[in-house]
Amino acid sequence: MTKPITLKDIAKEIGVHVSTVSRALDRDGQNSLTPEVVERVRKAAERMGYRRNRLASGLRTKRTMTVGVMIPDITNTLFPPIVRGVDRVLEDAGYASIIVNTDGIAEREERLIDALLERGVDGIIDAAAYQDDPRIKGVADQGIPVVTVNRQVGNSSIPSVVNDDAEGVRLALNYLYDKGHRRIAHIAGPQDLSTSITRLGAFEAAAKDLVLELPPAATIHSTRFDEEEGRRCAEELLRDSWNCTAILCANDRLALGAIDQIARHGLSCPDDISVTGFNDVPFLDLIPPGLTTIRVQQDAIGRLAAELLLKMVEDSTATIPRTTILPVKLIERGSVAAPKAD
Amino acid sequence: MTKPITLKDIAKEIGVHVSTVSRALDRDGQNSLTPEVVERVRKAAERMGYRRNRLASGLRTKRTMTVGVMIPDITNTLFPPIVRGVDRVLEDAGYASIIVNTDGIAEREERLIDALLERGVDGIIDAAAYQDDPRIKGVADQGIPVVTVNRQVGNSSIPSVVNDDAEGVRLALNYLYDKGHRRIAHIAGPQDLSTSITRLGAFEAAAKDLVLELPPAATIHSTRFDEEEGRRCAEELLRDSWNCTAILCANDRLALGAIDQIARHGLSCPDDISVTGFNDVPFLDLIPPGLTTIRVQQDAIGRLAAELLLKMVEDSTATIPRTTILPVKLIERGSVAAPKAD
DNA sequence: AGCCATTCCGCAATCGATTGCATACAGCCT
DNA sequence: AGGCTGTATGCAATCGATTGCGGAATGGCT
Repeated sequence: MTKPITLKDIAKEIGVHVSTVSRALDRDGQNSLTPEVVERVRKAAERMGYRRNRLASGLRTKRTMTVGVMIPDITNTLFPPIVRGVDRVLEDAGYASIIVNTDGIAEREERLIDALLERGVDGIIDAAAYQDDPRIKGVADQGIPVVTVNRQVGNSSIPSVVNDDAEGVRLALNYLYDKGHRRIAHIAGPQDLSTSITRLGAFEAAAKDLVLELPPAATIHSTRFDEEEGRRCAEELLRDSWNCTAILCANDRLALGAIDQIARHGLSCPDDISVTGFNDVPFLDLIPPGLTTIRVQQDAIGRLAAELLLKMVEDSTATIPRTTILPVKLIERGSVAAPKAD
Repeated sequence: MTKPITLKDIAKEIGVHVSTVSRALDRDGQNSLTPEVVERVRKAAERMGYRRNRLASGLRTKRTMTVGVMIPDITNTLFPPIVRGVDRVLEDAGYASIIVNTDGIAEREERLIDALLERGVDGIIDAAAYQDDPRIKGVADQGIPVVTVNRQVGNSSIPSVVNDDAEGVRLALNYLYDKGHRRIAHIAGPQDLSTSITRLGAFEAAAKDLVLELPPAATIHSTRFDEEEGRRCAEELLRDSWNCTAILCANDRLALGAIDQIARHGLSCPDDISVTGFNDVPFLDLIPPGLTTIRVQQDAIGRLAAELLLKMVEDSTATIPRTTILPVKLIERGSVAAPKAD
């Protein structure tokens, strides 16, 4: 276990004071030093294999060049691209990221926030925020830069970078309408998440605009964004006498579950019932019948969120947009067809 | 920006020395203190919202309770489950993880290793190691605990946790053989990765055991583990006069690409050509014709690697198994059928 | 009552880097 | 030549937590 080289070692080696070495290795400090000295220090540092101890420098400067990234679950294919987008920006700026999985459990979220703060992260990117999230709000209130991505925290001034959920739902609904559907159901997401709330609201608003009949049975609430819930909710719809001809799902996994359940009933998507999703996660193009869905820019929201956070970290007086909304796009595949004639 | 509470604040508050506070908050230090004092400190810390500054404690103790996790690319569905497995173990033990994406680029790998070491990680879990990887070997040589997962570094003593790649290939090949195939090709992975090397070696050995004819054209080398390369390699096989009846692919993505290319030739998998994959990544069951593949325990190798690393971190004299190999399993789906009669 | 052993806690150094302030030296001007 | 400005570098405190060492106090024992 070779001991790491410190500033003191370099100082001793070339006969200057550690403060001189520190300044020589610092972008800003250089102008107060002779170029010749800077060069000598650099060379020595390089030769000796110096590596800055960020614990020590962070302790002194209150900056760790590390940010926390909170996501619900990295194994959910929606999130890796976001994380990757975040990472790209952070890494280029010299930051590293500590990634934590909350599993959408408040208690875990709390513990993990603590773990991040103990490690002195310079800011937090939160892709796991609840609509009502006193925990992350508390962090922001302490003056620590926070940006939510994909989701928003209601009733707070935490900046967020999100997809145009409302527009996405409108696009999907209008698309179904144009195909001839009039009895369109919605499998809504968990209503403690801003995305679900926005999508449900947009669904109702857009339906109203189209003067669609919208009985209570038209909207089913899922408790989780997963296939199992998709199946359960689809089952409810299939049993209902309203006989919807299309299901607009709040996300792709619900849609996948719904399609599966439709098949289990001996029915076909899209021949009997059309289905749309939301997000356009990977592999959807390969899974029959090909889910028609709303493509969101996962990578881009990640990148933008990271850029925003860095701006906040590096200039606490910077003007930060409260909300950044990225455009979405309808991706036509095979899961939507015209409704059968009655 | 409220200033964080420090030991000194607590000490002042209840009229003891900071060292006493430190000991009261430390598991081991407690036995040298009066329970009454410990209790008072605890209460005060709780009440004042104390949060340990791990930069400071890490600086002093050389332990950051943080480990680095290196992966090629988090958006590759093979890795999130591994990361998650790692995370679960680490988190339970009070560790956090800094995750970096190397993209399989040596220069990036080097930079990222530096970023990890600067932050004083207590150890590194490397899922992005090359068969020949002087960079991570250098880290291990410095005495920093390193465990590779999924892959191994050749010719080094770095402990690794891997799947039984050889057995997996054997299973797949025997399965194809049992179905009646005799002209079985192999799309091998990049030969700078231990997994690819092992799988290719196992393929040749198993073929020999079965006394299979194995012309040079039977093995195609891909340069990356992706669909595009799968297509390219399949194309080569399809053009060859050897007319293989089955393709054993070194991983699922290559297999997916191969199946696609087969279809582009107007042929069918499995009717004309059978295909097998390796890993069993998510969604494979939903993609027609259903890839027959080898299921590996991604989550388990992650967990075991993390447990191993922790053991190394917490007891440098512990005996660590050099290699841990986890069993694999053949998953039968639709991509394999008996060969057509000639 | 006196002495020793223990227990409990305070003191101060330490980890490595940063930075405001002090100092020394050079060069320039008159 | 003297003084002044300015620049290049050194000094030392600091960030917050940990820990070896020493000292004080307590209790027990004879």
